[in-house]
Parts: sequence; structure tokens; C-alpha cells
Amino acid sequence: MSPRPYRMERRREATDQNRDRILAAARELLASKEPSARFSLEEVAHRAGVARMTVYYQFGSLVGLLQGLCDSLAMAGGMSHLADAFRQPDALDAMDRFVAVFMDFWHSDRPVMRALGALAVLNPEVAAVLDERYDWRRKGVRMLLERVAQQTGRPTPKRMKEAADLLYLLTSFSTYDTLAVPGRSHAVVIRLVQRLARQILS
Amino acid sequence: MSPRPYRMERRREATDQNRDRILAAARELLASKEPSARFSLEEVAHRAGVARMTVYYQFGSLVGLLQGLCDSLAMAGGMSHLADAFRQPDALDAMDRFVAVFMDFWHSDRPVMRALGALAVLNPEVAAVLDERYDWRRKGVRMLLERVAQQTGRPTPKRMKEAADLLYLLTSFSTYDTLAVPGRSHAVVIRLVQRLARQILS
DNA sequence: TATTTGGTTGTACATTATGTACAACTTGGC
DNA sequence: GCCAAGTTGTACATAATGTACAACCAAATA
Repeated sequence: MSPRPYRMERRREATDQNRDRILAAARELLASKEPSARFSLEEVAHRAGVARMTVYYQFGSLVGLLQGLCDSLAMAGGMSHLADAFRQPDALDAMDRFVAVFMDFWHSDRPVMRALGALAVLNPEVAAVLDERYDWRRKGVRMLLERVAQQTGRPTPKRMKEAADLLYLLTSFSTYDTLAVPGRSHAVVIRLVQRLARQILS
Repeated sequence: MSPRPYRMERRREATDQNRDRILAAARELLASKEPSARFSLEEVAHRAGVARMTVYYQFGSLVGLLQGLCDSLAMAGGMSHLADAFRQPDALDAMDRFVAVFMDFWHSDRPVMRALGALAVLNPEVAAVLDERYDWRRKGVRMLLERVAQQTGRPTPKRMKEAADLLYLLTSFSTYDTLAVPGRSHAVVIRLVQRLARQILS
């Protein structure tokens, strides 16, 4: 028999709220530096005020939870503005916006980004999740450089590859994490990286 | 009673050999990408052909093992050449050598470097070990820039801080790991980073 | 040769984590 | 009132770290 056309709005709401609390707990735990708060499914559940089994029911596994976390971060981190960058008529303006979007993204939940990157290095499954979700950056860099090349006269392929790798490096979390230090505001970091990006193309 | 003046050369040799085999097994395991080869004390011992208790006896704990691994990597990765860099009479030559030493270091056992960095992010104890051992880079950058500033006329403090952070970024593992891709030789990576470092100072 | 000592090994145990299975329960939706 | 989605608790299997302790081995020493 076919599934009945349930509405279930209130239930949806309740379970979504649970999901959100679980994700929030996971964020908190990943961001927390105290060694007492080790990141584990058990602790996430406890912090979310939910049974361990609920986390399994909602996300399937620890990797599933991280997958949900990635999506949640992309939503909250302003990755939706990425399309705006490419709508800029001028290629260099587009690059500036591109840089800014990623700096904002890394800034939005910095300790979690750091932890996720580390988990990805150590766990191939997590790496696959991140690669899939952060592939936008690779593609974006390529597209941007294509536009810049067309606008300013195409450079040699070798220089293109070099510029692509450098722009990829500049927009990486590691770059943001190294340059965003106490005493240098977020806005200044963005302008600094934008300046470096333009230097690369000259 | 005071300890007797033991010689024990042959025993030393034997145990040192054991230590080396354990460290080698740890390196292999950390470098191995197959998910079957999870990094654990148990697996390290098994690969080294040694009982688990021996690893504990020699290194105390997993963190102790990683500590030993760091020291071993520094020895094998040519960090001893760091002093040579600072013996260069010209400041910019010194910087070139400085860059080359670190690129060689990151290159020497790349997958292990990658894994160690990730472990450090997730484990404060490991982070302390790495910070202690890799502080040379922070200090080195500062010293280099002091020399460059004296040689070329001292720039503003703000630019100094910026240059220091950028040079720190350029000599990081992350930079090496991003730029050393198939099709770009190690030597080319070094020259590329050296060129970027000089650009920073202009 | 006999003994001491440093290093190795095995066993047992406590603790913590992931993950699966399954039954019981709760509550919104029909 | 009934159904089903979602939640919870219990039990269990597996694997990892870490500690304690006793047994053992072989080199070094007296």
C-alpha cells in the first residue's frame, strides 16, 4: 500500500529541532579546546540532551553526522553568496568577491573548520565528504582564471597552472587561519588576500 | 649504592634497533592511506614485530611515540641544515636557504607530516609536542626579517608583522602540500616559494 | 660460573568508544 | 482508537588505550 499523504508538520518541527540541537552540540564539541570535552558521539548526544540512539537514527553514523554538519556550515557560512561573485561583470572584481566569500566562510565557524579539516586528513570517509562539498573552490578558481585570461590576454598554460594553485592556496582555510591573528581584523585579512591574489596575476 | 659503570653496547644496539623498527612501523602506518591500516599502538607493535608492551616500555604512550617520531623526522628531514641558512652573509640568500630547508623537510616524509599536523589539531598534547619542536620556524622568520630590514632599511612595524605572517604561511606544510603537485618538481616548488618570499618584501 | 639487571613478553583487567539489534515507549496524525 | 515515525534503554560485539604484574631472556658484571 502506498504511503498515506501525511502532513506531520508539528512532528517535522520537533525532529528538525532535535537535529539542529544535535548539530549545535557537535559544533560546540568540535570547537571546544578543553581536553575534557573529547569529540564523540556519546558526548554529542549528551550535550544535545538526547539519547545516543537518536543520533544514530538521525544521522546513521559519526561520518553521517559530520556530513550533516558540513551542509549546515555551508548554509550558515554564506556559501550561497558564491554565485554573486561570478555575476560580477569584471573578472578581477569577481575574484575579489570570490576571495571574500571564502574568507567569510572560514571565519564563520573557525574552530570547527579546523577540526573538520583535521578529521578529513585522518579519515578517508570524511575526506570524501569534504572533497565533495568543497570542490566549488577548485572549480571556482579555474573559472575565474579563465575569465581573467580572456579579459587580459591569455598567459602561457604553465603560468595558468601556477596561478591556479596559488589562488587555491590563498583561498584555503590554512591561509585564513594563518593570517587571521589577533590584531588583524577580518576586513584587513580579506583586503590582504585580495591584494595578494591580484599580485599573482601580474 | 651507586650504579655500576655498565657498558652494555650490544644491548643498547639491540634495543635501539627495536626503537627504530617501532618508529619505522609508525611512519609506515601514518603514511598508509588504506583504511585497513588504521593507526593504533596495537598495529604499530604488530608491524614492528614486537609486543604491544614493548612499545609502552620504550615510549610510554601513544603521544610519547609521536614525540619520538617527531625527533626522528627532524633528524632525517635535514633540519640540521637550518643553521647553515643563517650563516649566509646576505639576508636574502639566507631567506632562500631558509625556504629550501623547510621545503626539503616537508618533502622528506610528506604523508607523515600531513598526519602529524592533523593529529596535533585534534589532540592538544600532540599539538604541544609539535609546537615545541617546530617553533624554530617562527623564530627563524622573525630573525630573517630583522636582518632583511636592517640590510634594506627598516620598514614600518605593521608591514613587518604582515611580512612575518606571510613568510610563515609560505614556509608552512600546508603551502608545500598545496603547491607540490604532480607535474611540478620539488626544485620548482622551492624556486616558486623563494620567488614569492622575495615578492613579499617588495 | 653465578648473579644482577635491562629489556621483552603474556595475561588480566578497567575504561571508553563505535556500531548493531531489538524491544518498549511516546506522541502526532489519521 | 489505531498507526507509524521518532525516541529511548538494554544488551551485545568489537576494538582501542592504558595499567598492573609476573615470568622470562640474555647481556653485563662480579
